[in-house]
Amino acid sequence: MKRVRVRYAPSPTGFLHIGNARTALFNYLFARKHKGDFIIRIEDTDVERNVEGGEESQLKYLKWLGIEWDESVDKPNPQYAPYRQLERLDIYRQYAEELVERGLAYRCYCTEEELEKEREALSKEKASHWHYSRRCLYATGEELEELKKRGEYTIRFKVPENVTYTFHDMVKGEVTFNSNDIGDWVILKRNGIPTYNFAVVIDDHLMDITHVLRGEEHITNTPKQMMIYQAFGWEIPVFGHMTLIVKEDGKKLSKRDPNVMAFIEQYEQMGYLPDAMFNFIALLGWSPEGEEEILSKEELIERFDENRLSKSPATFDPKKLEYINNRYIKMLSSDEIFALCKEHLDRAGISEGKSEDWLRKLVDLFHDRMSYGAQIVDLYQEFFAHEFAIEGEALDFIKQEGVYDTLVAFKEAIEALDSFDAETIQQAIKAAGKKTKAKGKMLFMPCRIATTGQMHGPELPRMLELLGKEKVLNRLSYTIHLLAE
RNA sequence: GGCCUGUUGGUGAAGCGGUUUAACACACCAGCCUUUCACGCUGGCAUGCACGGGUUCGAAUCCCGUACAGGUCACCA
Repeated sequence: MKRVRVRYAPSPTGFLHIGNARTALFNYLFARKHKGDFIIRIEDTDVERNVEGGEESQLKYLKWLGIEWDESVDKPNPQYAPYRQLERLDIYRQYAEELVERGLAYRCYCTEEELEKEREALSKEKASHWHYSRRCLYATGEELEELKKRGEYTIRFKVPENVTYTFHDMVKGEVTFNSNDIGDWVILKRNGIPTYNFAVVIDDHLMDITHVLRGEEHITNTPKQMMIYQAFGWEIPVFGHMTLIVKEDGKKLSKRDPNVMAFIEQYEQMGYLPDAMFNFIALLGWSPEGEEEILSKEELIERFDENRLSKSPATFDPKKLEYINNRYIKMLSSDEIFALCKEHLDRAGISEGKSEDWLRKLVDLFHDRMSYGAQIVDLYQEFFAHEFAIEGEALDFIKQEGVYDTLVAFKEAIEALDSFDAETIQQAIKAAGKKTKAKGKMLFMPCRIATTGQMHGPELPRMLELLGKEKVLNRLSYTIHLLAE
């Protein structure tokens, strides 16, 4: 058996988003599962759209997610380097020229405007195929000489006629295409840089890639790539096309949708945990056998099985991500959750004038109910910065018989306190209950509403400690006043 | 328009011809627990697997057609 070698091939035209990460992650799982190599190759052939820092960002967030690679620009294996396509231009040119010499490809002098016009005309007459006319292939004599004078050209692959391309896809099963549905396509651009479909084949072959796991949007590229493998007589790797990731409306998850956070960086900044993200992304288009779906990286590698990759689209469900992240947050220690929340508290200006002890208690108070780090800010706003008012259902509740007496007793008990902490507050509530014979919900709920204005919230004594004695007393006075009217 | 693919509950998703009375999870509802709120625990929640045919003793599972949804047809990757 050949050693398994897979790759993730990002183009540095953007930052790492959910879709990229999913591709990288499954290739990683596949490689680890089969004790093979995971390679990252930079496909930077779109020089116009490459963005500054794109490559760094991709690698940085892959690392953040816990996806480690065996070979890449920073870890070259001399047998396969370099790993940036722009550093391999001579290689592609050589192979492209070879195809031209062998009559399997030809130079095309058409301009982009001409091609655009051709395509427009074809779509207008509702032609079944929108293929290139092969003008430059058929041109002879004088016409060819004229064309050649233009100087600049691309190299097109001459697609064979009526050839059936069948491959066994790891996800989709047997997939078949006919070459008649494919027009002669450009393998080398005017600027001398290869196109994706050409470069990818050359590199995958030269780098001994055995399995190609990628997104389904690439499935129609596969026959084009098979043509190249066959033209050179190379062994074709095993393909696997993972389902698209769609939003809840069924549309493909796009990088630009303002309603969805598509980039990994955004999740890091919101205080999501890398392990949780890893777990969540692994569930996009794949499901483990058995019932448990909260799985560590090690468990996922152990259980990964390419046969369980789903054929139907994976829905990106932010709610599920929150749930999974919450599960991971609950496993955090007090120090870890504090570290995660601290920067958000700082950035929101909440830390100002508060002791670290107070902040730690705040974070502990909400630890279990947080779905992501930045949420501590919302929770703080909701329960501490919110303007105090009692209305609606809460107001109805405290209008009940006996509540007034309970609150008066509670206020007295609080006033009598020497120290004001969760422990003593708990005792004050108890004392109020003893005095007025209120208990359970009829004891705690009035105290909660009178001090926070809300019927739901975190554990009351700890919450009141953080609120402070002065504020608690003020609010109690206010509420008692309100009821006396 | 051609080619390719998918369609299971409120949501995500298992299921690969007969231990399926359709897992599991989220959401929701009810109960238990904690003198409150949450957490946690227990239970409830699809008479049906887009629709119509067919194959079969038997189909969510195989085949065909229809509908709907999506992907793709660049000198982008």
